[in-house]
Amino acid sequence: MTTGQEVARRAGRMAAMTTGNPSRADVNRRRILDVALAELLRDPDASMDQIARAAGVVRRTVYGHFPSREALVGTLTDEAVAAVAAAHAAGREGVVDPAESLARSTLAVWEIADRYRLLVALAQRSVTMQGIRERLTPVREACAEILRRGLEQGVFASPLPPYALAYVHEQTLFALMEAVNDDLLAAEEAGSSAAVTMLTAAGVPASRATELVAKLSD
Amino acid sequence: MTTGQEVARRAGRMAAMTTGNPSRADVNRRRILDVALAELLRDPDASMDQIARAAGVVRRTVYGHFPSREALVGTLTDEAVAAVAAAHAAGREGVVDPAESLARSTLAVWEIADRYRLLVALAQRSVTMQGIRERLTPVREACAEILRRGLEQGVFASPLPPYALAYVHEQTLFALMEAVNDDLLAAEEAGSSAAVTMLTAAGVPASRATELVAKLSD
DNA sequence: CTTCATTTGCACAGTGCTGTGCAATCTCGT
DNA sequence: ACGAGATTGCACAGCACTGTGCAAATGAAG
Repeated sequence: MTTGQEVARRAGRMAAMTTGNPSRADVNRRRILDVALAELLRDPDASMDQIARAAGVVRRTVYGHFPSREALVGTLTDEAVAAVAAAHAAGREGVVDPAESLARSTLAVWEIADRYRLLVALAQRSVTMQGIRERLTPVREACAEILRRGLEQGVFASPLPPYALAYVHEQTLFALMEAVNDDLLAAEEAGSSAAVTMLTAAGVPASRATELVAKLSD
Repeated sequence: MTTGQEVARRAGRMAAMTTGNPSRADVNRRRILDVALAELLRDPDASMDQIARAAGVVRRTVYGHFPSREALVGTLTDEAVAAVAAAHAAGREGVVDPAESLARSTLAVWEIADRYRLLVALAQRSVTMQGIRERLTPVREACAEILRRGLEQGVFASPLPPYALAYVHEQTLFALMEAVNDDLLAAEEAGSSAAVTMLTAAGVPASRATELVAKLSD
């Protein structure tokens, strides 16, 4: 994106963005992002060429929209972090009971599981940005806070400190996404199962967990 | 390892191996493997050069012991799989109660957590051998079998099918290793906490889980 | 001190990726 | 059908890594 053409391209798109109609470049950019999500989910080390081809476009075109691979992945993770944070927050807003809070936010995050999965997958490779872990900390801390309250009130029972339990929460979610991916778990019931599992992992009796989640997915 | 020198080197080592005293090459080879474990734990994409330097040796020397990067990683994962399988099997041998089985094997695997962590870390990057997942399946299936029995007998309570629960088990273990690594969890108590968490995640009441594990770590 | 195994240093070819430049081409709206 | 915006095709430089060959240095053990 050093070419004069390409900066001009951006300016043009800017203009189109103020009006409601997305330019051709806009829809392509969107398509690239979407495909990149899928492709990076399959292989977190996917090259620009793989992504471009998967998007039905030439590598050079991708560089027309994103100055570098890092920028592309960056935009993607930004979007994902925003989505996850929003889902997580929406799930727990105005709820006092920690168990219900945990269940609701689990169900909410489950709706955008793919975004979350990308983040975890990228975060656990040391190379591709430990910055992801940083950007996810607000979410993790909110989660840890719920767990802390639950442990304090005795709603949750676990020998683990809240923050460690948050790690477990995160990885468990990830495990269940993989399970769905590998057809070990039906996608429809997966959300509820995930929520129940989160609760029991936190130390809520299985019966109470099942009951609570059943109530929430009325 | 195409050089004539190097095949000769191997023959020499073979000879030394039959006698009890390890040759210089043997101890270096061992050192390289150990350092590689640590290095790959830190960065699963660590290059041959990184590993060599960390082992206090030149890249060329590593190629003297392992014909390719894949061979090095292969030997490492072979060892790790063997260790994990052994620990897992030792933990559950002669035990009938699924809960105790699960707790014991968790405690046993925890002892060699680093090897296990390497395997999980390598397995979840699509590039570096999905073969690891394959080689781990015996262990996972043994684990799933315990879970299946527990669910059947009502010792465990979970909406998840056994195999999915095994995924959760695996990732939870991983999460706790990370927690220890990040100093969120004291290393001494980590094993017991892990065992308790495994049990509660499977749906065992927290009180019973704590009690059982306490009994085991007499 | 000699000998043999081992390690080193360097040079090299090969591969696959990133990012860039530029001219040609396509595809819209108007 | 015109022209701006977007995409393509190729060519290139650069980088990091893998594996290999060979001659020289090092080390240990006799």
